[in-house]
Amino acid sequence: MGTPDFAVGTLEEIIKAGHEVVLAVSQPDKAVGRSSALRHTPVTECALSHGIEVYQPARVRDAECVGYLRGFKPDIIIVVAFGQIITKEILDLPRYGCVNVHASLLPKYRGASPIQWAVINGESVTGVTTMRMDEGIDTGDMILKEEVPIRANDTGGSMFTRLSETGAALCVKTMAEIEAGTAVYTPQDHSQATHTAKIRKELGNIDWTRDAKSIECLIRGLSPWPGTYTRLGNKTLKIWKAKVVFGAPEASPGCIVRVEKDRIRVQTGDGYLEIFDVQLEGRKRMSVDAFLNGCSVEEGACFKRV
RNA sequence: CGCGGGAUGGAGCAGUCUGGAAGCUCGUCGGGCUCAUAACCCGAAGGUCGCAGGUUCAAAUCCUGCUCCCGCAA
Repeated sequence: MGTPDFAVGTLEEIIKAGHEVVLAVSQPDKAVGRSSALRHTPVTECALSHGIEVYQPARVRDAECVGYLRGFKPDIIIVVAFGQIITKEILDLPRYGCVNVHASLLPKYRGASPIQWAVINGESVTGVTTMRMDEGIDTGDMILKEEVPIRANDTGGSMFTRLSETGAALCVKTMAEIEAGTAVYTPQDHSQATHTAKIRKELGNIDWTRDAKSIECLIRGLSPWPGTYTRLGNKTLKIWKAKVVFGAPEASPGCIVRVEKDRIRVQTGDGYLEIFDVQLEGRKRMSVDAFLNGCSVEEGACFKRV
């Protein structure tokens, strides 16, 4: 069971490992994009291309859906970023239970969007954990865990890619251990648990009174989706890449203190942010170098919170 | 038919309303200045103005259709 891109790698690895995938369960297709056209979820797309039957119930916990799943007599159910609550009935259905691949080092970052939050919070390491699901949200006993470092230039997108690969491999390994009967189930230390909320677009609205490091992490964490933004004049400007520069404050937060050939330096609540990549509304993403060729930005102008 | 912006030398943009010589900031190449430079000065190359029709003496500009890109909303 899975829905977004993050789950696709795992599905493919499971297939490659030779397991018989009797059914793929994904969220219903949703209207997406400017044309509002219905589009298959990434997992649905992948499953169909491998000739695997796909099931896309609106509420998998409904009795009728559970009955349908039972008909497949699964040995195990692998859940990766599925997006629906799995009830006890389903958890108890497979012989080996339901195993979840979660993109964090549990018990930290339980819940939605753990990848982005780890970057936003400036963590230096995150990872993937496989666990046997129970009725709580990401509270089940852990089976395998693998750390993945977050480097200075990592973004939500780059972490997404690496964690997806790590998760896929870890899932296959976990399945092998379960099958061999060597899997060790380690309870989580619930007192250390932290939870994260789903990312909302408004989170990308930059608050210049915050410190430069926090803003820089936010920019990386929300790249490439949904991106951070601010207001320049009467237009929205997305900010895609920036670097922290220390120094005594010389203007109020949000003010542009220096414009150079390829960078714009902005005052924050603590320190400066040098911006390198931006995107004006209706335009493509571009380097500040290119941006300044067509749009003159004056020192002293200020970015404003939307 | 969700709302809106856009496509103009290699990059980013102006010009379109009000039709009448292809422009700006950069980059590239050549030369000069300089201890030196991403600085400065001089010069040059480089464009079917997204595509296809139409109107006109004349279209980047007006009309029609199409393709692609992006912001917002979902």
